[in-house]
Amino acid sequence: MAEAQATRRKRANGVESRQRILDATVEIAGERGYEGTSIAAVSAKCGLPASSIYWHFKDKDDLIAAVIERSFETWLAAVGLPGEESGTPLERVVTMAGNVARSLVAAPEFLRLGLMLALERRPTEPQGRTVFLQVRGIAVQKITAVFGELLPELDERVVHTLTTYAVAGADGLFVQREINGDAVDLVAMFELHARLVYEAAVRMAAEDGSGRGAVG
Amino acid sequence: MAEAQATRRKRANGVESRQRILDATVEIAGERGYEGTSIAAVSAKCGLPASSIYWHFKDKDDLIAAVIERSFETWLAAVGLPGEESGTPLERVVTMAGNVARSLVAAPEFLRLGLMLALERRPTEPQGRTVFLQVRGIAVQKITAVFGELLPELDERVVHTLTTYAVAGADGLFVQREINGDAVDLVAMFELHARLVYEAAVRMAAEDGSGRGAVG
DNA sequence: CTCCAATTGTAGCGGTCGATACGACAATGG
DNA sequence: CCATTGTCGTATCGACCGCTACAATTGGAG
Repeated sequence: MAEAQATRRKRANGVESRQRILDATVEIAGERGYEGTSIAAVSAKCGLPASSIYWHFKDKDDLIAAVIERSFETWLAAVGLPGEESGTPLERVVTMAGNVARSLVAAPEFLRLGLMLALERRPTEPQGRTVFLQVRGIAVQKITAVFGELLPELDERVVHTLTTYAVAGADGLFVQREINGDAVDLVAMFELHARLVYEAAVRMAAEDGSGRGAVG
Repeated sequence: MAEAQATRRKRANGVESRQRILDATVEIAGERGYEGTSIAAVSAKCGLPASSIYWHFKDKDDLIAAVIERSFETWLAAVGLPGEESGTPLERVVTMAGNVARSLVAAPEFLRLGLMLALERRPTEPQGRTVFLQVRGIAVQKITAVFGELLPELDERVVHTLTTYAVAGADGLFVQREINGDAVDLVAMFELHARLVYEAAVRMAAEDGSGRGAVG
C-alpha cells in the first residue's frame, strides 16, 4: 500500500491525466465560453491527444459538466467550513461574506464559467448549465437557512426576497471584479453588502406584522 | 411622401436587410454566445445569404459589435428620458430604478449579451466586448452623477463605492431573472435595491467626517 | 434604353470542428 | 510468459466554420 500508486510512473496514470485535462479545460472555458472551448485547444494545452480526452469523458458536454462539478468542489474547499464564528449575528454574517469573497478571488473559475453558461439559452441545454444551476441551488438554500436561523420571525416570502437579493449582490459584485479587475476590493464590497442586507432584514423583521413588508 | 418608401418593394432595400440581419444575430448571440453565433445560423434565421451579411458587415466581429451598439440604443430608448420626477429624492431614485428594471424586462438582449461578452477573457478581445464596456461606462457615469447631485457632501471615494455597489446589484438582479425567469419580480427587486442603496448613502453622508466610512 | 451601383444568389475555398477507429504500448494478474 | 486492461498516439471522418469570388438581378440616373 506504500507504493501502490507510485508504481505507475510514465504511462497509464489516468488519474493525473484526467486532472490535467480538467485543468486545461477550466482555463480555456473560462476564457472563451462553451462553444469556444475546442477539444483541439484543450488537447494542446494539456499535452494529451484528443483520443485521451474522449477516453476520460463521453463527449464535450460531459467534459464541461465535469469541469463545473470539480471547480465547484474547489470553490467549496476555498470557502471552508462555516465554523463557529463568534460575536454578534451581524459580525458573523459579515465574516461569512468576507470568506465567500476571498474564496471567489482565490477560485473564480467556478462562478465565472457558471455565469457564462447560465446566461446562455440554447435550444438544447448543456449538461454543464444544469449542473451549475443545481449546485448553485444548494448554495442558495444555505443562505436561506442562515436567514431563517438568525431571524426566525421573518416571513417565508421575505426570506425568499432577501435571499434573492443577497445572491444577486454576490453575483453582481463578482461580475464587477471580473470586469474591473483588482480595482474592485471584493472582500470589502461583500462585507458592505452583508451589512446592508442584514440591516434590511432586521428592519423587515421589526416591521413584520404591522401590515406592510416594504422597507422605508 | 405617401409612397416615398413604398416604391422599394421587392429587392435592393439594404436598410431593412441590415435590420433583419441584426435582429437574427441578436437572437442567436443571446442564445449561444459569441462563438456559438455562426454566420450560417444568422443567414438561415434572417433568410439572407451569407454574402449579404458580409456586404453589410466587415466580418463576424463587426457584426457582433453592431448588434451590441444597436441593442444598447434600443435599451436606452426603453429606459426613456429621466424626466423631472417629482417627490422626495428617495422617491425619485426608486422611480428611476423601476424604470431601468422595466426597460431590462422589455429589452434584455443588451445586458444579457453584454455580460456574456464581458465575462469572456479571450487573448484577442472581441470588438463587441470593447463596445459593451464603453457604453456601460457611460451608464456608470450617469449613476455617479446622480449620487453627486443628490448627496453632494459625499466623499468621492464613497461615491465610487456606492456606484459600484449599485451597478453590481443591477447586474446581479438581472442575472437572477435570467436564471429564474418570471419568478423574479425585477421591478420590485430594483426598487428595493434603490431604497437600500439610497439609505446607505444617506447614512454614509451623515457619518462622513466623523473618521470612519464604514456603515453600521 | 443604357449604364451604374447596390444587393442578392451560387458555389466553393482552406481550415477547424467534434468525434471515432485502430494499433502501440505499459502495467498487472495469472 | 502471456493475456487482459487501461491509456496514449496516429490518422482520419463528415460536417461545419468564417469568408470570398463572381455572376445575376434589381432600381434609379442619365
